[in-house]
Amino acid sequence: MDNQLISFTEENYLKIIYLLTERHNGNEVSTNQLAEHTQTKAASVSDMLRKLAEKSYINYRKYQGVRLTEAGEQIALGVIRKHRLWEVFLVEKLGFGWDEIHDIAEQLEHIDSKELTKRLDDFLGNPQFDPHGDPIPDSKGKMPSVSYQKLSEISLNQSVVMMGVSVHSPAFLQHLDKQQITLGCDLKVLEISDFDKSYDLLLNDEIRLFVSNEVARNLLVQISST
Amino acid sequence: MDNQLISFTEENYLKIIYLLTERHNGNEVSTNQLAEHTQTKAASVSDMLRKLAEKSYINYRKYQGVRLTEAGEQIALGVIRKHRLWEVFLVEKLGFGWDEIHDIAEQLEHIDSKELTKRLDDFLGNPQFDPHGDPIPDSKGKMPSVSYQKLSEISLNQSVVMMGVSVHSPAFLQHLDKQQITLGCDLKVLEISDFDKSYDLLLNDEIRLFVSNEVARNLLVQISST
DNA sequence: ACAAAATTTTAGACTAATCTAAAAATATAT
DNA sequence: ATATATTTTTAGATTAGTCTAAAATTTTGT
Ligand SMILES: [Mn+2]
Ligand SMILES: [Mn+2]
Ligand SMILES: [Mn+2]
Ligand SMILES: [Mn+2]
Repeated sequence: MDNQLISFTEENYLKIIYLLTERHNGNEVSTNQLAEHTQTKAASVSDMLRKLAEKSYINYRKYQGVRLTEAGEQIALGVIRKHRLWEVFLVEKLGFGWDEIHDIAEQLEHIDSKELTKRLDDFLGNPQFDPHGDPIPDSKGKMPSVSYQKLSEISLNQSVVMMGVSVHSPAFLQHLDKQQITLGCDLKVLEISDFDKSYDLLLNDEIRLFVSNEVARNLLVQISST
Repeated sequence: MDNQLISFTEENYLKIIYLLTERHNGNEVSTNQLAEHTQTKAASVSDMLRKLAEKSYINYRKYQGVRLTEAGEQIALGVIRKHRLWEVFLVEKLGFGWDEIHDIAEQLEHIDSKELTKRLDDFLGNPQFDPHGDPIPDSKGKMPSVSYQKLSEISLNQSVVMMGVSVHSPAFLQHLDKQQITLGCDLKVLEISDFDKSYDLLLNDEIRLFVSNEVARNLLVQISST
């Protein structure tokens, strides 16, 4: 609609390169990592990287991994913006659970209409974060910077607010639902078990809760400002 | 998401076959007509028809045109249902004009999630008609039957309600906007010019309006029940 | 009824995205 | 340091959807 030049598939590659680069703190993304996340084989990734490099969306030196160019990053951020806005829509307007929305957003993120994205953003009240706590890039392609810590890095008896998750699998999110751990809830680490490094938590200053170390490492929190 | 078996492109062919069959009152659709509406060439259409016939979505005798099978019709109706629901969303929730939504809905109609369609339908209040007055098939794949007449077939001084349009081009819709002819408005034919067969109308029992014969032939109306 | 015109199908080719298998480059481990 | 393992790229095919040009079929007009 707004541009014909970039395919669905190319958008997906650029988005995944962005997210993996972010996860690796700015380091190059490898062919095998991309193959895993695109559900294809390394050979297919190599082909696509050659093509994306030709179009100047990535910087690519054979065998050395890839990094997005400014142009590529802008496309990636546009896709991520749409993905996260649609996730907000699905949860806030249609009443989906945060564990049900990702695959639908994977499709909606490719709908091509600047005007639609703008109106959707306004309709949702210009949200800054998606239902998983991930920041939503603005219409200029700027990603809000956030600095969260893992719950597993927080000292004992420190009150924190739950701000996000670093794993988005339905299984993990449903697990949190069952324990009543939601975005914005209050958490305090009371004790870490010597036996299995599991966590004894206080939820919202009321409820005792036990979670595995695995859970604690995938909860993103912020020191309470109050 | 809900099924992997049918491609974006196949969905479009089935949808267009349905709409053209409807427009031709149930007669077979020809290869050239499909080529025109799919923006491809007759040769490409022939290939696709062979494929769709193989999958039993259409009945196809070479050189004799095509008709949907029950299976094909159900897929077409599902796509049309999504198209029209999204159009309602775009107008009612996002404030788009009825002339701006078709191309966006062309993309959204392929989003594959039964649950999304169901929730969207509920969110919109289970609408029966889209912003152009076209009926929305129900979740069982049943198209509501409507019987409208062209304004050009209505006798003089008969009060009618504007129910739909038989052309959906932005230019036509914007033309109607300028004349303040909207879905649900009241119309009465006061006179038809001998010179150019243009129409002298009374809009909402108040406003005198002159429209071309072309406009009158593309307005769908119903005799007022009051 | 039959020639000419129009429509439709087939043949053969192209592009995007993918695959497997083999070759090349890099990383690792003694 | 050098052999081995791992990763990445290349070579060669495949599939979906499209195209142009040519052949086949149907429709039209006299
Ligand atoms: Mn997601
Ligand atoms: Mn998310
Ligand atoms: Mn439409
Ligand atoms: Mn419509």
